[in-house]
Amino acid sequence: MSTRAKELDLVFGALSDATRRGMLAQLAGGESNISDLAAPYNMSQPATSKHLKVLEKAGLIEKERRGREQFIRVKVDAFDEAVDWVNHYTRVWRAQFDAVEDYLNTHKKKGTDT
Amino acid sequence: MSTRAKELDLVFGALSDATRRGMLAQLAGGESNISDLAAPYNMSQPATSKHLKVLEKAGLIEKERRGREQFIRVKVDAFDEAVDWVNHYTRVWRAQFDAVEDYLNTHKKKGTDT
DNA sequence: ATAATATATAACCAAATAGTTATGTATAAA
DNA sequence: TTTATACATAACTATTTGGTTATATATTAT
Repeated sequence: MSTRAKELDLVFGALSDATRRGMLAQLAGGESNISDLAAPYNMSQPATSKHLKVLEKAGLIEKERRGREQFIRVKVDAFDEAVDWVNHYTRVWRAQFDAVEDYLNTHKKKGTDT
Repeated sequence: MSTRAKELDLVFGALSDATRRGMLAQLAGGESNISDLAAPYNMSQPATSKHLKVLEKAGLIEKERRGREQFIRVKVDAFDEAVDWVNHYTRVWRAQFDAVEDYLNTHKKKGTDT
């Protein structure tokens, strides 16, 4: 499998969990340390670590240690490939759909559509 | 977990596998029966069925039986929520990032940036 | 009627995922 | 210097995932 495909696997996989999407959403307010990020979720501290590791492996976040804390930031550019993939194909699928519709409209026999 | 969250789980999860993305990509050429869809992949017929079931459960495709064949079409609208989620947050993260950069530029002390 | 085709389903297996508890380590606070 | 905080890591467990083979069912072709 291509490198690109593996990257997309990781990014979409990371986004397929509500807890991880929630953490990314929290980071809309800027960087956060791990404890604050974990606070809304009713799970153990190691579970949080694992989720962050999934996000990090997908390239979606980066950590920066400051003293005993780790600060987490979103790496926005890492979403580009996934966004491009979806945008590209939604455009193509819609175009295909429209073309089929046009064809059917052009070729429909009079009287068959009552 | 909310219905919306579960839907996003399923959509992103469905997209996290290269075989399934490949099948969706093939459908850019319009509907296809299952055998043709499966042809490029070196996997058993039941494995194909399972992948299609994942896509169907996520609402991304629909099947239509015609004789002994099943024709598969993409349901483009099912991508909307996922696209909206990513577009929304990438905008917000970028805005946040830019705001922080502006702040740092405004407040940097003269002579500290050499 | 018989055989071939297109697909679905069941039963099984290995690996990955998402969680846990227990423990270790570095930094900061008292 | 002892204690508390903020994490990471290891070891374990249950569930899900992605694959398999074997078998069943409906439709089409011979």
